[in-house]
Amino acid sequence: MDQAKPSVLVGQSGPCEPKYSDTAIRILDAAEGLFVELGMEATSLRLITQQAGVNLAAVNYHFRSKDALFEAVFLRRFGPWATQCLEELDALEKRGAAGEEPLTAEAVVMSYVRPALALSKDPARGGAMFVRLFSRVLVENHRQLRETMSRQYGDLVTRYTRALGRALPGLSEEEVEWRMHLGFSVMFHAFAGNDILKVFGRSAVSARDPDLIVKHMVPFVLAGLRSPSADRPPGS
Amino acid sequence: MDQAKPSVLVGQSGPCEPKYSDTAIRILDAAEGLFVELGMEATSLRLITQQAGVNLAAVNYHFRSKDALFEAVFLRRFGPWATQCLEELDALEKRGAAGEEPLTAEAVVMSYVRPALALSKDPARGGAMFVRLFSRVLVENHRQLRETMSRQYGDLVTRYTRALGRALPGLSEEEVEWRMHLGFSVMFHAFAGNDILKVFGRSAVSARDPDLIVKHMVPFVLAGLRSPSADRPPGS
DNA sequence: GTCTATACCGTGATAGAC
DNA sequence: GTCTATCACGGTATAGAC
Repeated sequence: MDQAKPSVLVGQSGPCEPKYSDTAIRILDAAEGLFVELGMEATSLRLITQQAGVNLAAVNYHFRSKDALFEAVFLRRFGPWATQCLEELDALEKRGAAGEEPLTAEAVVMSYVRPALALSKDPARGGAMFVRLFSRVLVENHRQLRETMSRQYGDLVTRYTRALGRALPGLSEEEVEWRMHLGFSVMFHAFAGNDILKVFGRSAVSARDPDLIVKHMVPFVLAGLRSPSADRPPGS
Repeated sequence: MDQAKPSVLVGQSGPCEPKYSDTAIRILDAAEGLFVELGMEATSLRLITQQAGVNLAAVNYHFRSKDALFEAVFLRRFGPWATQCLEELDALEKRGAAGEEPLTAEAVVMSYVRPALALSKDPARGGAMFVRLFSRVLVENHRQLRETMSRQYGDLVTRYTRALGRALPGLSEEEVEWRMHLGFSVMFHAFAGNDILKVFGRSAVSARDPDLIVKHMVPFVLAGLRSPSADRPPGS
């Protein structure tokens, strides 16, 4: 059968690692750095292709559009992270079911922090690029990407909600979701270095050292997750 | 004296409320909604001016550039918020110094949450626009805006750091800054509705109701702020 | 199948007429 | 103060070379 285009190569079921040609990889690498540095909108395709040493039209051939390129750049890093998270979560639940180790909130949090930390420290896999890209995705409205995420990785959220619910008994499902939302937010923006104090030019915090981030962020998040239920005030 | 241009009207000392002409206000109103809805880069000046019923070149006359327009849109909402925060903080410190009411972390947090909440519920002053704009400013790189923020509102951060440090004795200044950074981040992204679960299409959380946000977010943040120091593990 | 050159239209910005 | 004309640059689409 004649496939008209290589297109975006999003597999139809579950995470898959698309095979990219050499030029496509050169485009991805160049785009990644520029997207993170300048932002998605501020980086032109002409700059990307120039830095990658390929022709302008190659972007629209290998990827469909600039938006689709952004999606590909993001998913190339997101896929491995999600896979590692699921592996850690599998191991965690197995140990929990076997009674070897109770399912704690700390273990759940570390099961997604550890892969992010590993990624942040590995320049070969984009380093901190991934979390910074993710923090942009959170704020910007990438409709196409969100559809893909929902289709391919929706179960990741479902599984984390269930795991966190077990680790934090006595909370309604709504409260568990709220805390996951807050905890995830903190992690990604912390890793991404989106520091409010920096906006005011007063950041003494060296928010770029991943280990330092974990040291301060994880206890903060854990305390928030474990706080007493807001639905049932202590005096009830 | 002949002033060549109205320019951006950023006062040279402290927050000031620039007086805008009617057309400038029409531009600001139209731009605000579109920036929040579509993002800064995705909204064209032609769309803004069309919706505002003014000529295209009016933007570059009343404001200097599209970037400067964004800055004006943002500061129009940020100014009142910062003013209210400082007033609340003044009152707080006065009551603390008089011994009427101890300076607690909760009081400090509420002194900036309350003005944000009030803004979020007041459509006449932009409603939730301000926090959503702010969350974009945190992630995007608006160099010009950051200079203005540092110059005009740098002391706001300094004062909050000091107040929070007093409310949380036993923490190093570095830890206080980290927690402020984390706590502020949570608040703005929570108010802005930047929900990670939404990216996965699984958000059962109605993250748009300001009161609901406060109900879940404030206890979460407070627990994080009050958590024991990460510098001194419990066994030391 | 892969890559290239080129043309198209919308964008932000500016100069100059009124 | 306002408007028109014009500019360089952006993403995109396509025809055609290899």
